[in-house]
Amino acid sequence: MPIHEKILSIGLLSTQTNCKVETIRYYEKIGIFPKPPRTEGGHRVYSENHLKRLVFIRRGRELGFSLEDIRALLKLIDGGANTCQQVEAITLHHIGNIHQKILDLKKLEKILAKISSQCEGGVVPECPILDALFEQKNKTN
Amino acid sequence: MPIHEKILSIGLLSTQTNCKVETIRYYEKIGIFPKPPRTEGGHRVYSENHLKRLVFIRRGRELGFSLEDIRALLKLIDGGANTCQQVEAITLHHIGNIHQKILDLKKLEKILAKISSQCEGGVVPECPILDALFEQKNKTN
DNA sequence: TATAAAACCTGTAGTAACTATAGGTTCAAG
DNA sequence: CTTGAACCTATAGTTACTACAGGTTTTATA
Repeated sequence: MPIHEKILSIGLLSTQTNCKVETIRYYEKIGIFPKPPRTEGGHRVYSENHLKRLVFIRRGRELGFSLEDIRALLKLIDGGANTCQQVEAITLHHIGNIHQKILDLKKLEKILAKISSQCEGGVVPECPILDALFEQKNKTN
Repeated sequence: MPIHEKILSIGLLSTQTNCKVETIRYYEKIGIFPKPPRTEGGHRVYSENHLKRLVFIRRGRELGFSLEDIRALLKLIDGGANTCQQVEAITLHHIGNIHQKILDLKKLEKILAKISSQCEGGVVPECPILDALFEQKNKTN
């Protein structure tokens, strides 16, 4: 058992995760983030594990997942009470989703790189790039 | 000039983009989506171009960009009144951002694939995978 | 060790990005 | 030419935060 467990106040947790103090308390309130122990005076005390969890949640949000998606992913990662079939269903669903996101981000990256390079030549780009890219796909939701 | 321009009602636009009718009207109201012409009776009439724009907006949102981000990207793509330096700044900012998102999504994809494969063996995974992944990075915002 | 500023507490209200509902008008299939 | 689906505006509700008010605990320092 680790004697030198890193201990964090809510403020430190906030700065280390780039997540506002109020947001941390909000996540606790809606039950996506575990209630930590408190000091005598009632201040929240966090551990390394809380930190990792919060980083995961935040990153998930930045990647366009809803809090409910993230709740499900955390449950999977924690090895919650799901059956294997449920686990398979959820992971497969999200993997498809994620793969499409990666493809789209790569496209967008390319568009931006192109715009940027056109610009270097001193030309303000007036491209119909939008036309070719991001065409609809058969909805895979 | 195209004589057979595809014409869309708001309902068709909605089904083809997987974007609620109310959301389309909301986008119009906040000025991220252009006001279309109307019929005699006041119904909105959309073209192919509207459709592409909306697909772009929606996909951007799914990828975790804010409407303000998307507004800026659209302005770039349209070749708005930006100077080249502004264009460079915006594109570079977003390219860094996007690249990190791609990396994170790949990690997440890997985690999920691993969980899924463990599960096939009938074992409910009880992994501390969270530990190794999604560790903080120096904030590059 | 006293004290004052910084950080924390709860609770409520405001914002962004939708989403749903109410009450009425237009359109298009039969 | 009617009738029901699709559209219209306007407003209120939801999700995921974010800010503020008014008070308590911690901590840095005199």
